[in-house]
Amino acid sequence: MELKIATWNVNSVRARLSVVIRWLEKEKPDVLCMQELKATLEQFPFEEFENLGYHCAVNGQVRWNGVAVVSLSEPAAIETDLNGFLPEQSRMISTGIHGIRLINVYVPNGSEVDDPRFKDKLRYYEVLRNYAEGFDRPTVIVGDFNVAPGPDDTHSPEQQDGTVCYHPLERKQIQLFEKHGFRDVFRKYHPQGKAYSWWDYRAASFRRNRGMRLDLVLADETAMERITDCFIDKEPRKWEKPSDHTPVLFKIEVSE
DNA sequence: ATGGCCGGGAAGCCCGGA
Repeated sequence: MELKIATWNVNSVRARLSVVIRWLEKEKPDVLCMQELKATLEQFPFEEFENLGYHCAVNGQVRWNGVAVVSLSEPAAIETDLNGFLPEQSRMISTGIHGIRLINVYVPNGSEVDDPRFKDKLRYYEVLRNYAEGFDRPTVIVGDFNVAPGPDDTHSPEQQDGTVCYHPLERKQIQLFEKHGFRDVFRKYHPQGKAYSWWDYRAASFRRNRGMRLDLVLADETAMERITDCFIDKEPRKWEKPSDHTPVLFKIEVSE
């Protein structure tokens, strides 16, 4: 059977609830990985997801961060500890789904290049790589990586070069994932051309299509062999009260 | 005509996002 799995930074699951539910009813993915819940476990709207048949695995936090995996089949072996790194920030949830290890992350934004949080961001990629290599294959990492991997993944690469989310040290980290066998799945299916998953709320960025591709699917070789497609769904970015991100989806063949 | 936003929690602004 084939699973359809999505990743989406929803920018508050409570503010976005009607948009997310509408999208689930339209797209009917088997799994949705969400980032930036901006909600605690207690605040998470379980009922609305369960009404559509989804199980919810939630790593919540007050005000900021927060990630969740909602899935039609019950997830196994849920983990929220990223090898002890940044324990006070809820940025990772990892589950077993139909024999796949699915890791859902919200990588720190980094604030500014000269901010101490930028160092945490760079370190985050390394710790995540070590964590992801600790599982039996196949393994897929999805989420908001907060970096555009290459010049086709952002609207103005020349002007943005060296700034947060398009800094050479950040891009190098994505190249290191590739060196460790985790490929950028979207670019396998769309090797050429500008493609974005995020558009700033300001400056009419969406209408002018000035965006960045920050939301990635990285798959190891075993997972890549089973993946059949990967694409960005721009539709919900056009709806009322949208998130500034839009969903990225992929399809993967699993035995049962 | 080229850009002026959004969410949460505490408070009537500030922080964070990217």
